[in-house]
Amino acid sequence: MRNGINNPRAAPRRSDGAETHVAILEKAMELASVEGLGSLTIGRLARELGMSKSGVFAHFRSKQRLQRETIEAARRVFAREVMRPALAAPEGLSRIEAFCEAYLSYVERGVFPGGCFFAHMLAEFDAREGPLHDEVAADQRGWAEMVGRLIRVAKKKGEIDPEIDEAQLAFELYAPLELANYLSTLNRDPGMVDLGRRAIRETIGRARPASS
Amino acid sequence: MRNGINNPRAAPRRSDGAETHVAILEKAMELASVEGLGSLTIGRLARELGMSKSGVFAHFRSKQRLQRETIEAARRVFAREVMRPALAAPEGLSRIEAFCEAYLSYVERGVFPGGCFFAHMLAEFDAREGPLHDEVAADQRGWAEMVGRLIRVAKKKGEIDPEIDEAQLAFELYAPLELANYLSTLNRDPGMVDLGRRAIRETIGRARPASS
DNA sequence: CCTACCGATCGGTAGG
DNA sequence: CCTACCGATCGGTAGG
Repeated sequence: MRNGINNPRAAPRRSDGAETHVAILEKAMELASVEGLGSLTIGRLARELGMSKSGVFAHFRSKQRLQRETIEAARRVFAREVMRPALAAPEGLSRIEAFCEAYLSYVERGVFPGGCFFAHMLAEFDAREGPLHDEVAADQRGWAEMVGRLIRVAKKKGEIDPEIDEAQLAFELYAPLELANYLSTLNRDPGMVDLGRRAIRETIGRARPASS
Repeated sequence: MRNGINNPRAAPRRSDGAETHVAILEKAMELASVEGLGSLTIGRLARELGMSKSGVFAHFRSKQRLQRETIEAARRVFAREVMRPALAAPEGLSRIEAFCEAYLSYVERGVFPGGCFFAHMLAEFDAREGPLHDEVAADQRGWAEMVGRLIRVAKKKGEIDPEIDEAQLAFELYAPLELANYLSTLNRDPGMVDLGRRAIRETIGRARPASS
């Protein structure tokens, strides 16, 4: 069963540590998007990665840290897959449209196998107490504020009716994004995303100033 | 520690079984609305109810059955707290308004401590495989069909523009209900429900025939 | 990155 | 409804 006393480093594909760390977090994001952060166990990750439990454990030294790093890794995926394409659009209404479309596309493409990672976290931790609830709430507030800023910029450019309530419009854009994620995942039907797409188009259309 | 050999039934408040069964399901719904069905463990229920693990277990004989009965109990609560007041309204647009308001009120009143029980289930099981996913998907389809019927009735009564796409309108009513639930729970702020209330009011207003 | 543990808890069973 | 168990798995530690 051993690799021989003269060849102690010939164990099958010994990684350099950093690669393994990334591979663990990839698998952790996948599992958590489907089953939630609460179902993420070190033993399960080890089994699915063909490692020993304490091999996985050594990378994080606590379950809390594994959970925090998994959330951080998912934020980087969200930044790359949703925020980056949105920020490539010109400021104003176009950027709002681009943000919504980038989110719907990220759901549709199945970037995470269980749908939007953060939509799952929202429902999993909305009613709990503790640091994970607080992280989810902070992310949520951050996005709401970002959308609020996009709306104010679009107003300044005269692309959104100045009478419109920013918080209300942000809510009315967010709601179809969220529901499109849940229903397309539940029904294994990316086509449900089109219901969200149409709702967004109409809401944005109504937000335009009457004169334009 | 015993109650004495001559008084074997004097154990503290021995219930008749049915009462205990109901009490277990009440606690199970509370826990599941906050932490999910997956976090419902027999040991935890026993601890919180001051019973032995196998005392709880004996009522269900498997975890699966405990989960199924918990969902069924929650359906009865939903029927009583949301469907019944909705069905008390006259058919047509009024009933659609009543249904949406009954849902928002059920969230606002905190009927379940973790917000809408079924919204939590939706996110918990949308991406999984198995009987619980299928139950959630069936409930979801059932409500979508019910709202579809309400919309068709309202069209027949001339209270909704006949041009309106039923599935699209159902989606646009459902989305703010769902998001109002998550955000009011996340932010511990029942006031967020008013964002949903206003979105519903405006969506219903737009659905009216142009002539009315 | 591994083996070999630890105490706690899981779902479930036996027997009353 | 209880005590007393079972094997499996949990998060985590010791030591290499």
